[in-house]
Amino acid sequence: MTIRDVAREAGVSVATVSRVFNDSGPVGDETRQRIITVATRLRYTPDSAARSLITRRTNTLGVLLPDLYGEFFSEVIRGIDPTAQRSGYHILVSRSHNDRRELEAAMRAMRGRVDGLVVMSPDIDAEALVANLPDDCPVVLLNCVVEGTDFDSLNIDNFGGAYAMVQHLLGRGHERIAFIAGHERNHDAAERLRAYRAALKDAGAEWREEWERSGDFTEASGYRAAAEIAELSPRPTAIFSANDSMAIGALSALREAGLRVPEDVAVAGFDDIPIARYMSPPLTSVHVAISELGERATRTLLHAVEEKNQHQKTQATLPTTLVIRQSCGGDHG
Amino acid sequence: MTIRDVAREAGVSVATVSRVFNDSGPVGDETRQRIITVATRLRYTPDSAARSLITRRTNTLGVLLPDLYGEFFSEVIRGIDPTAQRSGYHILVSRSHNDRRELEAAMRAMRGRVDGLVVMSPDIDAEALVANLPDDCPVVLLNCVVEGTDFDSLNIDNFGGAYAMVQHLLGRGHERIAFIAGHERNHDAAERLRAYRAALKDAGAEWREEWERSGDFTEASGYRAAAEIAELSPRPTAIFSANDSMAIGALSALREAGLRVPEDVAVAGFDDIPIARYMSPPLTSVHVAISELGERATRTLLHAVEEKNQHQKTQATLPTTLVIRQSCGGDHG
DNA sequence: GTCCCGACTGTAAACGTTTCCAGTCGCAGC
DNA sequence: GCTGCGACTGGAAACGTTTACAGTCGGGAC
Repeated sequence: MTIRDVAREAGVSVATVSRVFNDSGPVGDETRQRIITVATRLRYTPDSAARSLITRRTNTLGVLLPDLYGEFFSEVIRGIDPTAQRSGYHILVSRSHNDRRELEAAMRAMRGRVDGLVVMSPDIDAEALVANLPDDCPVVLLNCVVEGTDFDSLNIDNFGGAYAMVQHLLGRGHERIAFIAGHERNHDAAERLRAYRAALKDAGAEWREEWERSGDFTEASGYRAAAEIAELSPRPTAIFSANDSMAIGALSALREAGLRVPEDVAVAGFDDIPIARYMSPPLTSVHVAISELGERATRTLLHAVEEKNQHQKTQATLPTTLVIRQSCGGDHG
Repeated sequence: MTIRDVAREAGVSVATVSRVFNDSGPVGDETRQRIITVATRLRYTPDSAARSLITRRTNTLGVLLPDLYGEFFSEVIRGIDPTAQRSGYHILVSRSHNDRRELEAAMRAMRGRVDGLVVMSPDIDAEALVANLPDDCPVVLLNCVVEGTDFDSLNIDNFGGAYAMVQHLLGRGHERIAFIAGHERNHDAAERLRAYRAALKDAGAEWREEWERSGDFTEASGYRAAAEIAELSPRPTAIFSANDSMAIGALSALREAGLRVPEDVAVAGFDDIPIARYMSPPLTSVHVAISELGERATRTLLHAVEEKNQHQKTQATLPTTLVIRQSCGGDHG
């Protein structure tokens, strides 16, 4: 079923059929009706490859994500997909790029298949990668280290959120606060660590190297780190984890070590994933509107596509809020 | 940068350049070298639209998923994406189709953009939907009600898993086992409920309508259901939830009701999402290899594409296993 | 020397659209 | 009645590939 079949069957030219399907140019009412009837009868669908070939548009957005854990991935997509769909765009997803080479290959592969790209790459210097792209390809950088104003970018307020959380813990009287960090290569993780140190220093609170443990954002690594922290003496009275997954692992480790949360040790996480409030005890966390992150990135990208990338680039930071629950003494304690 | 530019620059015909890029037909060694050099210098990438137009292949797989909760979505994609990538395929993801109309629209939109489709639709009669598709379009049905052998399909052993779990609980001496169900329209949920009833009946155990509560697979609904169950008298001594998210909600509700798990009430879930083992107490569950589900579906689909859908269709069921942890008395008690 | 074959290369026709340009037609204004 | 204009329609070029077909050329078999 090509446009030609429809045209022949309806007794018109292909141009007219095309005009009907694209609402471009005038078409007589009864001609339009006839074409629509014929087209539905024949189950005609325009061939998107042919269409892209000539219009130079694919109506597809590329989404490049790292190998995210748990609900984060899910939530980002939940923000992106409906937004894209509403504007008639599809999304081409590519996941799990651990090193630079993989990410570059993925970008190359997407080239020409998409009208724009959302790239999330907290581990890798995305700006340099993007430089390899044809400069008429719109890109939105998500959670990337980005300098200058050449690209649209969207970040979480990692520093502000973590700083506020440490302040909160200090305010509750905790004097020995441990920290479970993420990979040092990861930008988000690094910022949260930086804020932890800064908050302690600014408050004149004690800092010890042994209170900083490194994980990799998985529950398992949080479990290990907390198990180690529980052995320290004097034992820290609070553990702040760079993300919720590790905090959840930490809760599990503390319970097994026979320590009560929050009485013996307070715990706080970062991200406020949906499941956090259902932990035992409910997890205090730094709330991030993850799906909103995806949604805003998509909006920005759609705008860039619309403007053929000739628009004013923007750099935005998504605010975070503290969500105090029982794992750090919380509202009930 | 079109193939013509490369051809001109290298002093050959477009056919030869095409042959080099597709490894089709013989090309002289030094000619090949020259073409590759020129192409990289010019940063030439074949236009995928033009290529699809003539080859009738897109090298893209469509993935249609319902609005999945929590980690399930993430895990399915984790199985699909790398498998597709390894075979040189991209994936076009579309999410959140709650009713039949939306799903149909999504399918139509993907038509012509993909070489095959993975459709997961436990709520909707997918087989009927698929009938609307051109019959040369390969489809793999995931977790769908499917009769006959006209389609490739892959299912979880919902009945077997749930049956085994109820048996296990009975074996531990529980005589009043409550069940938190999912939507009755959802095929997975319905099967698990059916198994719960069958297992009780086969064992000659007591069944009461008030022990069956319905949820919607979210933590919040599990929370509500468990809160109600906790009020019953006599109180059930075990709660089996149709998925882990609801079980986690249930744990939270029981804790708030002042009940101990597993001493007062045992809890079991279904899916064994990665986070289950980190609950307090660690959650007993029916393990499902979610990412393997995605991976196998993809393999099947790739095979179908290879065979132009002229292959023998297969219907497979993925086995489940019991994972006994402390929330139901578990290995430690 | 002729013939044939295989290796290599080029020409040009498709693929299914969109869109520029030109054409037809009816009608209002003069 | 002629002109001009607007609404509608059609013809055909273009988009960037792949691929069937045909052509060239060198060398081995006879």
